[in-house]
This record gives sequence, structure tokens and C-alpha cells, in this order.
Amino acid sequence: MVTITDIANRAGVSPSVVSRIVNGDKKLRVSAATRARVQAIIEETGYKPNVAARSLRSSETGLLALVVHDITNPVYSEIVAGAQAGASEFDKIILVGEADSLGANVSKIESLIAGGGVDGLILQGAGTELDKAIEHAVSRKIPLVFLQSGDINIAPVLRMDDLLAGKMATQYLIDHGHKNIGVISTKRNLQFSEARLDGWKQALLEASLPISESAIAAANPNYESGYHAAKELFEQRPDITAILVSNAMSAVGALAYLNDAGKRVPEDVSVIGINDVNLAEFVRPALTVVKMPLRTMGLEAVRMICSGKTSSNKKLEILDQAPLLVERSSVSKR
Amino acid sequence: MVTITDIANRAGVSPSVVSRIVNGDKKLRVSAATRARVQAIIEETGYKPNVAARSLRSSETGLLALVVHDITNPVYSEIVAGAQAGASEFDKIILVGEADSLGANVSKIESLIAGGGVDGLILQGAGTELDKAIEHAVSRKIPLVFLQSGDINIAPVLRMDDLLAGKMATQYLIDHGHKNIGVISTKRNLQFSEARLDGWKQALLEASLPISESAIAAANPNYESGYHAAKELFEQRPDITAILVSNAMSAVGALAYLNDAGKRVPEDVSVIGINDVNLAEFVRPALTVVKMPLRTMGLEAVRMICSGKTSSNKKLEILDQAPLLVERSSVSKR
DNA sequence: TAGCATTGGTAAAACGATTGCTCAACACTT
DNA sequence: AAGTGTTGAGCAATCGTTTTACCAATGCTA
Repeated sequence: MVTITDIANRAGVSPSVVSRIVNGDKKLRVSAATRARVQAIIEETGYKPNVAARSLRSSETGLLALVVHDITNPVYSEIVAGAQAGASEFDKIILVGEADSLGANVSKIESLIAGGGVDGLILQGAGTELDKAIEHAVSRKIPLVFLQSGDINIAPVLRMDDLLAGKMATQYLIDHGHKNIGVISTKRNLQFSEARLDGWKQALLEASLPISESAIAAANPNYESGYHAAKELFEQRPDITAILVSNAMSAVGALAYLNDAGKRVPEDVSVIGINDVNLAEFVRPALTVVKMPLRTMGLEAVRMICSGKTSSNKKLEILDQAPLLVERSSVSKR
Repeated sequence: MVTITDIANRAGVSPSVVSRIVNGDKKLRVSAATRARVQAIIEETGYKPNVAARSLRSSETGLLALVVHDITNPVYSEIVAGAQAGASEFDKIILVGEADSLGANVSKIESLIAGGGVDGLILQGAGTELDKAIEHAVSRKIPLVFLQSGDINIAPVLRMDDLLAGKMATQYLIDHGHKNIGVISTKRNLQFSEARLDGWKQALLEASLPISESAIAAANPNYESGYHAAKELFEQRPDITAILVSNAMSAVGALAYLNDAGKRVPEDVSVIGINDVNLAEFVRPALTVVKMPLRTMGLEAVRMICSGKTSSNKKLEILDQAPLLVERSSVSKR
């Protein structure tokens, strides 16, 4: 455990000098000779500053917490990947936490935040589990950003253009000649989910197509729930020829149901999803989707936090980057 | 920023007392009255100990680093999930790092480890990128476990029964009447991958079936690579009626290739994979696989680290939990 | 009632790095 | 030669906890 004092002693200087060299401090001028000598010793001993001591003194930890609901959902992996890219711009590390409704980890995450263990906090689709953590973050003035949904009075909420996404997807189905268009929305009544549903409605409205409640199903953002929602929807409305599924995993589930039910995709039923994940490309037929800028969202969240835009900027921020329609094989002309 | 001294002052006691109460120390006896008073103040103020100060003093951070290659690969998600379950047993938090070959994060991870920022380190399929980090961990005596492959002279290596898995899968194909059985192995020459390939060979040997080099292809553990490996394999050996794919993502890729090439699965070609991930269940036909105890591996790694079994136990540890054959729809009788 | 153990607590030294302040030495300017 | 600036560096306080050592008061035993 070589410390800064060890280095200082071996170099015959004071710890301050070593510290300034390590941190590249401008204030303190250090002679080229001393610098070289110290740096050589640092190299030789493999000295690295103790992170606890450093963050105790400077109250910066170099850690950013990103809390998601379900780490196994590929959608979140994309957000994480984006956040990690952003983190490396600012020399930070992303700490990925998972806060399911059970909340086993929640109390640890809470302590970490309340104890100043992180420099910033990114919450994806925050539910009530994390209310205490949020409270702590606010009172400690730890920069905080919500992703996709959250309370705008507490911190900025970063969203993608979900309304447009819902509209684009639906419009695409309409353009392909579909008239009976169903939707599998995402449960939990989250803000982004509502927006996507609104997009569906708007597109139908503008095309003067009927909007019927019976064409709306809802699913949690996972495979099984998508499967069952599709089952219910088609048992009730066998006339539907195309569906919009508002999240990626449910879309894959819906696809599987249709396959199992003997309906061919896209010959009998067309399917379009929102959110692109690798998975959408891997299933057969490959899923046509509206690709959301998930990666960018993760990236941007980190940037907001690290550049101090979170305190001034308490508002809903919609990412510039527009959704992108990715055509694959699950939609056909009617 | 309420500190332990604040609490102590308000309660009219010394910080030591507060510390002992917070940490449930047995050594120091504290009267019920004092305890109640202090605890009430803690509640009221929402005091949480500063993690930096605490870890500076106690040299424990409560963080465990788990470094994987590709966080978007669902296989790793499973390991992470298991590790998180283990972590909550020991009041720790899992810090998931990603160390791709580019290694942007690597230097941060290194500093974190070298600086005593974590209590333990779990490395999955460690390549050379992390050699420095490993060195630091060793010299700092930070508990270290390798997953799936690593240098046994440095730290324990936790493996699943990969040989058995390869054998079981191949045997299953043999039992279904297949005689021309190909394999898509996993590249990078990793230990676990070799073992699975050996399992394939053993099963064929025991069944007196020929082992030909031309029936062996190799793929990186991702979709694209699996797709191409399958393409090459079948262009070279159209007589093959069944393949074993030694990792999950490649199996899905292989499935997609077969579909695109107009070969029906399982009517024309049977496919069995190793490693179960949600994905295997989601594709059509659903993939028959040998399910590996990935979750358990993550869990066990954490347990080894937190119970101090890493220093004494430098050996290859194969998980008790055996692979499990999960029958779905991608294999048929011949 | 002296001696000793127990109870309930305090004081202060770490832990390792950062940083504001001070200061000596030297170089210029006037 | 005095004054002023600059360069190179050291001192010591500080961040918030934990923990060892110590102590006063009380109770108990012989």
C-alpha cells in the first residue's frame, strides 16, 4: 500500500508536490527535474492515489450511478452503453444499479447516495421505490437526471420524441394499406408510454381511421407480457391486420404469439415495434422498428450531469435526435 | 451535509458513541436511553455516514467490481444478476464494468482497483487488457476470482461443467438419430470453450461416430459471427444434419442463417445451443439448449470473495450445479 | 471497607490525499 | 541597493469516520 507520503519521502519532496504532479495542478510550478524524478518513482512503485482519501478530501468520487429496472432487458443495456461512453468523456465510471420493485438493492443504493458515494444519479423510469434515494440526492445536491419519466419539479427529465415515434410507426402501417391497426401499449402509465399511444391515435385520426378501445392492449415491457397481450388482442379482434407494439421486448413476444397461433408475419399480420435492440434483428422475421436514440439518451444524461446542467435546467428535455424507421421484414403491403 | 459530529453534539455524546450505535458494535455498551436518543436524532436528520470517510478509515468500500466483455450480451446479464443477488447477502453493491478490447474504461477501472476503490474483483473471461488491473489487485491483496477462464496461479477460476455440457448436448443429438454432427465452437481459445469442444468429441467418440475437422467451425460469441460460421460450415458440409453451437448468441445467429438459407429447423437441420438466455426462448423455433448455471456462477463468485475463500483456494472450481437440458423446438428425430 | 469487575462513556490518533498560505531564493527593474 | 515579481516548494489544516486506550462512576464480593 504505497501512499503519497512514501513517494514524497523517496523523492525527497513534500506530499503536496506529489499531489500537484499527479493532479496536474497549474497553481504550483514544479521544476522539470523534480517532476521527472517524482514521476519516475511513481512509475516504479505503481502508485495510485487512494480513492477514498481523495474523495473524502475533494468530495468527488468519480462514480455515476445509473439505476434501471431490469438489467437483463436489452433496452437498458443500450442506455448503459451510452452512459458509459459519456462517462469516459468525463473520466467517470458508471455504476449500474438495478431497482426492481422488490428493492433488495434499494437500501444499499440509498446509503451510497446519501453517503456521498456518487457524483451523480441517473434514474430510468423512476417508480416510488427510489423516493428516499431521490430525497437524499436532492438534499445533498447530487446532480440528478430522470430518463423517460419523472417529476419535473425535482430534476430534468430526458425524453426521446415518443409521440413522433408512435406516429411514425403507425403512419408506416397506414402507408402500407392497413386499416385495422391495433396497438400494444406499455403498462405502468409512464409518461413516455402515453406519448407513444398518443402518437398512434394522432396518426389514425389524421388518416380518418377509427380509434377503438378494443384495438388497444397493454403489456409490461417483457416477452411474456407481450405474448399474452397479443393473444388477448387477437382473440378479441381477429380482424386486425397490423399492430404497433410500443416496446421492444413485448414486440418479440407478440411475434412469438403470432407464430404459435399460426398467423404468418407479415403475410397475415404486420408488426412494427418501437425501440430497436439487437434482438429485433435476430428474430425471424426480423422486426421492422422505429429505432429510438437510446444510446444517445444515456450519453446525454451523463453530459448533463457532468457539465452542471441539471440544477439550472429543470425541464423536460426532448432529444434532438429523431426516431429512425428501420425497415426489416415484419411489415408488408395489404 | 450532516456529519457524525453533528449527531453527537445534538445528542450530547461523543462521536464514538454514535459510530458504535450506527455500526452495531458489541464492544461498547451503551445505555438504552442514550441509544434511543441518538437513534431518534439520526432518524430525524436523515444522517447517513459518509462513505468516503468510512472507507478511508476501515478500508472497505462496499463495492465489488464485476468486469465483463460486452454488457449487452444477455449471457453476461445473467451473471450480473447472480452477482447482484450474492452482493445483497453481504451488503455490497456490484459495480459492473465493461472491458472491451479497445479498453477506454480500462484505465479507470485500473485506477479504481489500484486505489482501493473496491473490496473485490470478478473477471469474466479475462483477456490481456486487464493484466495491469490484475497486478494491482494482487499487490493490494484485493480478493479476485476469474470466471470461465483465467490464470489459476493468480486466483481461483470458477467454471461450470463445460465438458459435460458439450457432451450432453452432443449425446442428445446422437440420441435423436443424427450421425453427421457439426459444431460451432467459441473463438479466442478460452478454456471453457475448449472444454465444450472436448465434450463434443468425447460424445462422438463414445458413439463411434467420425470426428472430422471439417465439421468444426468457430465463432465469436455474438450473432453476426454465429451467422457467418454457420454459413461457412454448411457451405462446406451440406450433409450435416445437426449442429451444436457452443454459445448462446452464436446459436441464434446460426438459426437465422439456416432460416435465410431456406433450411428448415428442425426438419432439415437440428440445432442445440449451450447457455440459456431469454433470447433462446424467444426465437422461432425456440432453441433447445443446455442451460448453464450462469446465475449461480455469479452468485458463487461473490460468495467466494466475501467469505475470504479466494486467497486459500487457488484452484479450478467447477460448480456443483450440473448443466440442464432444456427441450424446446429446434431438434428433431432423424 | 478495600479491592475488583462492570457499565457507560470520552479523547484523540489514525486513514491518505488536497490545498490555502507562507516563504526562501533568485532575477529584474529603476 | 532597494523594491518587486517569479519560481519552486513546504507546512499544516482539513475532509468524516473508526477504533484503541483510557477513565469515572457504580455495584459487588470478601
